[in-house]
Amino acid sequence: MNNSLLNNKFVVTTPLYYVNDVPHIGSAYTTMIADVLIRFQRLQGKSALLITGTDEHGQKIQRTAAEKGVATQEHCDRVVKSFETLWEKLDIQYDRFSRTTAQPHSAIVKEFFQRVWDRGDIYLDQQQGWYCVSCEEFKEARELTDDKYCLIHPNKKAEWRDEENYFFRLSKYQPQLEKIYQDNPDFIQPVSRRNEVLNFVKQGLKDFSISRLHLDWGFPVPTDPNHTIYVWFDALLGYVTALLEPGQEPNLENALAQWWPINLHLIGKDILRFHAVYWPAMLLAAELPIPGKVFGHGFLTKDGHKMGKSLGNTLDPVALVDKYSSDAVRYYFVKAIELGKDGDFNEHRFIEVLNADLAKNLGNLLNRTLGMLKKYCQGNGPQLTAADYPEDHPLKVIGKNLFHKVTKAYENLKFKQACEDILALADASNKYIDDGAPWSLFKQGKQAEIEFILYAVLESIRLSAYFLSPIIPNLSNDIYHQLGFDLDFNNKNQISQPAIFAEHSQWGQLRANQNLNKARPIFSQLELSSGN
RNA sequence: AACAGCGUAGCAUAACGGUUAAUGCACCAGCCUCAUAAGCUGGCAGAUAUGGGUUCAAUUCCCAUCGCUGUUACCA
Repeated sequence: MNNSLLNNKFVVTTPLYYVNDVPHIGSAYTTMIADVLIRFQRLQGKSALLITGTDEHGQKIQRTAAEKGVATQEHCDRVVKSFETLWEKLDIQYDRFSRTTAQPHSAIVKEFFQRVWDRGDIYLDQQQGWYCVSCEEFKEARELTDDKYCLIHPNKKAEWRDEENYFFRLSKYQPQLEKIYQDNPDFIQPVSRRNEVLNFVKQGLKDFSISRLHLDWGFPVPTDPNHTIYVWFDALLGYVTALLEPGQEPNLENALAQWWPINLHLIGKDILRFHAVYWPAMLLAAELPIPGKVFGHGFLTKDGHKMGKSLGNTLDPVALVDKYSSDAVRYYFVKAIELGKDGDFNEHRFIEVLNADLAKNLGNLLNRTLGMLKKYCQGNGPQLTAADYPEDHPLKVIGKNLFHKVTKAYENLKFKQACEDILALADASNKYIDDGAPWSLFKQGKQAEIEFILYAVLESIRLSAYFLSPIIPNLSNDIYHQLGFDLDFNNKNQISQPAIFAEHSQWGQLRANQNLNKARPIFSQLELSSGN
């Protein structure tokens, strides 16, 4: 494998969301994070691929559709539409939307199943246990009352079932998995999640069932059409199907040729085990390389409380974006929450964070500087370049160090850190203006000194906007536009050119006599609406 | 219940066992005026959950208590 090619590609996945209901804030959170990361990869000129999508099979989906009185596929299509709408509102630039009901997927699932089957890692066995018809699940003894009533459905007695299921030989892969965890300490992140998995695996892995009888919304088991493939041998393979080029013959060879292995599976902590244990084992069984990393982020709370439909305190992502804009929502979730830990959404804090960083610090900085340029320099960009500034110039120093800091932060998924590093430049710029006091210099007729200050500040704003563009692409566009650039951070092809990164990621790119545009506040301060 | 992790100023975070526990936001005061009353300077505030122990020295290590969170397999 060509090494430079390997280093130059980056594939991230979000989970393939279950289409039981419209997207919730948790799905939006994961997807925003994934988009920020992929945008940064793209900015660096890497071949970057963001995969998202939906998992659409299973009895629950079938039942939900029936309750709504629509055909199952129709229900899926509607929910998918709501996902697509939200991703558009949030400026998510996904490259592939993988649906498990899409045509090519069945061929991939079938081939993968066959491959594992041929290696003898799938076998037929009896699944025995107490089954709650209402839950449609086998229950452990502790999930039932002493006389075998379901705890969730106290008036339903569980039935004893003894049915055939196909099983995947997960137990066989325990030693190999443990070696993988040992050899790749970063495979599961953050560390707390890794420990969870290690602990779990150490207790001994049991084979898990991968088929169901009496389920028709799904793919039949290739070797036994009475059975339907259940969840993991279907949904997880959606990541593979996503790698096919549109119109390409759907087979594993084609799917895996260009992008495999996936660099990062970004997931919520609820599905950690399936990605960190089941999935690598399945890939080992199929003799395929495993993904580079699985990152399980935390959950969101609202005002310190767990969110839930039954609790009636959910946070509707659509309403939130409509109220505050995509950039605001993206910024809050990226900057105000430590990825990997549980985070809280609180509207008061939301407004404080956005006002402090985007309106007062960065936004106002741009506005005041352009204002001075207009007043003191007739709006003409200073005839200066980076070479006119000594190496120890306060803003130049920070600007030059920023590249290294920010790149490292983004690559380690320390988005909060990245924001803080970038904002530090805006902070320093505000100080720098006050130290220089251009308004005094103007009265003294020191034109050159004014221009010297303003160029350095404008250039620092530009650099900040560039590095923030994966997070707040629209505001970055706005800033760039006011600074006289026509770069569009939402234009994938344009911003992914390595030459642009080489230039724009460095301090000192503002050109002499840049064609500056009219100053206009980029982000108005938000107010907490009454009634909250 | 068992096992694991966490508990630092109003909020969010930081501190290889070692100076008066750091930073941002919020708040208060002063200064400035180019600007979205924004900016700058200064200030406020913590017995680092509680109680013990180890150590010359503990936010950091050990034990207990309280509180919160996670895991305990087929949950999307």
